[in-house]
Amino acid sequence: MALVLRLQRRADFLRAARLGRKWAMPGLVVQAVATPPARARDDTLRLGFTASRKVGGAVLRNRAKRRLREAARLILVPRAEPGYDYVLIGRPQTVDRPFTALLQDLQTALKRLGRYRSAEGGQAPAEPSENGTRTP
RNA sequence: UCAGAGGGUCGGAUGGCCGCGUCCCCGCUUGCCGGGGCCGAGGAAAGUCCGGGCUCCACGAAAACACGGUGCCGGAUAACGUCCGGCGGGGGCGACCCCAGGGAAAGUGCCACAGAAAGCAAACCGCCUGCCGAAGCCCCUCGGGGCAAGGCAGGUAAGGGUGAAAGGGUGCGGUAAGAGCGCACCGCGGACCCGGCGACGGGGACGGCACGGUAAACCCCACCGGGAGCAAAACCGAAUAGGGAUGGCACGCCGCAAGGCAAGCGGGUUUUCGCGCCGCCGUCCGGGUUGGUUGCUUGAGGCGUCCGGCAACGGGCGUCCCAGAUGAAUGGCCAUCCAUCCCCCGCAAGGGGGAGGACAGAACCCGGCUUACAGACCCUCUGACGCA
Repeated sequence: MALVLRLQRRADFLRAARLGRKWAMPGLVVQAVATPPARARDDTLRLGFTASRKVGGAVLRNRAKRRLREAARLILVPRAEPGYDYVLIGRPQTVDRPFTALLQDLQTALKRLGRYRSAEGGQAPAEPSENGTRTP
């Protein structure tokens, strides 16, 4: 599995917004851009989350980011192509949308961006199961 | 039981799987590593409205002035605009609730509309007295007399009318009509006496009554107050450009100088021309951005208990360590249960099914205030009705 770093600098977010490809789904928006060469490694992907005031107050914004983090843990981390920066953007529906639908949104968006790898290298498919847990 | 008043507590619970953050321990393949353990949002974490701590800036001390704030009394407190106990006024049958509650004989201003008049006494319609009284009416002993519209002078403030407010109220006496003019009761002022630390309360000689309201109008009085805020502030400090100091090397030709020429360097390479730079290499210093570290959580601290106090609160003893993130941890999913709501069956007891968690997320830390909030529970008290 790829090593995951968290995007922590404003500059990285702005770069992803400016240079990256974007795909929107009802539950979220995904931006993807190749990691800058200076920091890029084959086995590493970088990940960031954001939710603007449009989503709601502090409670709703934080909740949206937490749900996005959990969705990314289940879908994006095992399946997304390394060497890229991914930014997941919260939308108003991120908070209310059923979690399984949110997972589906993320998977679809990654496919549309061409950064979704089907199961390879002996890794188990990370289809969301009914109880929301991953089979080891 | 119903209706109501005051105060307090909580604000989903338990379990399973997977995850996140600080700290601690262990391991190695020392890394943005793996494993384990403890702890991990609120009563308002919110608004940022007051009061402090802390930090920096300014500043010799103190006072005055200006500006701002506070404003019944006493107490609590680090402090407060907060809290507690009282006082006064208003509301409620009551438990209780509400009050921007200092000064209006220090001065100035204002009092809309209406009204004659809004602050100093005045008088519009009236009422009363005296004098005059042409026209008119009545009487007559024919001389005149009376009534009276009206006019002049004066006395009044009872009645009418306006207003939020009109110079005490009601009644009796009194009077030409009236009037504290006199009297009774009520109200008001009030020397002084008593009680209270005090706000204030009780009594009250005497005074026929004078002194309207407004200080969320200026103002006066008393007390309090430097400014900015953790993005405060301190430290470390890469790369690049630029600044200063210094060491080594280089420093040609013309010209007194200004300057010119040549050489060197710059853009993939070479030549020519044009343009730009005026040395090249090294060391050190200061400033300083991205970033990092500290500040950063042990504190006017929580809990228990005893003592003092009506209480706010204070004191003693014991015990506990209780979030520290920084693109920002405290989450995702599932099951059961507890509230709550809806639907169906049933006369009912009850049964079945479904929906589904209020307001809201720490960001330096405390004390308050204010605002938001589904619902649940507890205590004390009041008024009805009923029972004993």
